[in-house]
Amino acid sequence: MVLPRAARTQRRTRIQEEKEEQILEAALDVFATHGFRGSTIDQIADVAGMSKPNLLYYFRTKEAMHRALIDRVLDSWLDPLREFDAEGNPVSEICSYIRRKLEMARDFPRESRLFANEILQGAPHIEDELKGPLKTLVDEKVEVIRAWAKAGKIAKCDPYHLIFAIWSTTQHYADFDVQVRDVLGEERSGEGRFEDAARFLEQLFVKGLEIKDGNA
Amino acid sequence: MVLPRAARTQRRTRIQEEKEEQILEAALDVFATHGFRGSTIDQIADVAGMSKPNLLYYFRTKEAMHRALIDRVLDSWLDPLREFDAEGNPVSEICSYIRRKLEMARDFPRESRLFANEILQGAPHIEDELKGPLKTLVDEKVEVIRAWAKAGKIAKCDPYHLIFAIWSTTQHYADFDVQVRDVLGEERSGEGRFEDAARFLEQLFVKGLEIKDGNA
DNA sequence: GTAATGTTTTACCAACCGGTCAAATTATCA
DNA sequence: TGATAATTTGACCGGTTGGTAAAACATTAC
Repeated sequence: MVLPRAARTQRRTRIQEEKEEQILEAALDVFATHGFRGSTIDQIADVAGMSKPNLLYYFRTKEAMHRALIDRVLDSWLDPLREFDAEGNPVSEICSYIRRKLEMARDFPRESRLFANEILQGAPHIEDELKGPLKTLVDEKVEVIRAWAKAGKIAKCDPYHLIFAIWSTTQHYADFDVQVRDVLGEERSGEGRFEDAARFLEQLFVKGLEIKDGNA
Repeated sequence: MVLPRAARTQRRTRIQEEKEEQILEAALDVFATHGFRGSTIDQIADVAGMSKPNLLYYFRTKEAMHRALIDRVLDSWLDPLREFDAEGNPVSEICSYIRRKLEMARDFPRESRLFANEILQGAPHIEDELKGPLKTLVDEKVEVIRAWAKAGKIAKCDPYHLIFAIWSTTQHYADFDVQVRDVLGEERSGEGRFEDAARFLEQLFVKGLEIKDGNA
């Protein structure tokens, strides 16, 4: 039989899992740096260290590879937001969210760039995910923030734009890494920049969301 | 004579300026949505409403088109930061900077995405500009902010990361427009989102940079 | 061992890509 | 007007791209 994996009922062989892993790892590399259209199967095969037809044995099309990658990565990408806890202390919840997002920008920049590329180019492959799971999760957390503001625990603000602000400021360090490094110059471009960013962003958001003395 | 424009001493004909304009306009459209590698000359020619060889008569290569576009756009892109005035009131300077950047995100999203694509993919064509003019300008404004902080006019903070935060939060509304709209949902996705964003960001940055009572 | 299945490779294709060329067309100006 | 230069087009080229076919090779199950 010659059925590529997608058609099979069960994941049988060890070799299959290994190879698929290998391919997705390479695909992440390539898609993250060139976007979908700018990436070629040959390139991915090269990085993965296998021949193009071999790669196409595991994923029948370029789209299938991209899709598999998105599916695998999207879920873990939303984890930090899921951990955002309604019961916790608002200030420390927001701080940990910022910290977690910054850590992801530092430790998984390719994942960040994969999405950035996709969204920048109009999200042709993930619009369903944006309108579905992502929006649902955000709407839920928006209510949490809104409740905090109503209870006088943080300043009144538009929760959607608060979330956008946290996303953009943190992911910036992954997506615009080259620019950040170039602007900071060589001496300031060590890994310390993430510490500096964390310090700055925590100050910004904590003070920016503080309740002025009179209130509450 | 059959010299394409680049080789000529003076820009002669009216038609030449018109066509180059037309081409760059189309190129902005295409490069902004697909990045350099993901864009094809045919696509640009299509959008510009002319044949591929005709387009190549004005710009000899795809790179030349991209280069011309970058050169034209980069300068105006930095204008808001240039206006950042050391003599002005810090809070209102920062507010107007945010407002100007948001207006650009609203009115010139393609320009924003052009750079975003470029930087995201490692800035292969503009690294010189980043390390040169951009860094110089930023360094200059960093000194301004630092002086304000030293004079007790705003809270102490890392000026580089302040600038990054303003860039990322504002450009987010151009670069990640699809996501912003999808998350906000249809009813909140009118042009009002820029007003809301402006309100939120001004509050965030003004309060976030306020001097606590004791100081100064 | 051997037969069945799973994996990899070689050779290939049609469409597309960036770019050239020469001829045809149009604009400019004496 | 006609000559000259500027512009536009269609045909084409070599290389790349996403993807296929089939056979060679490896692995596993009996």
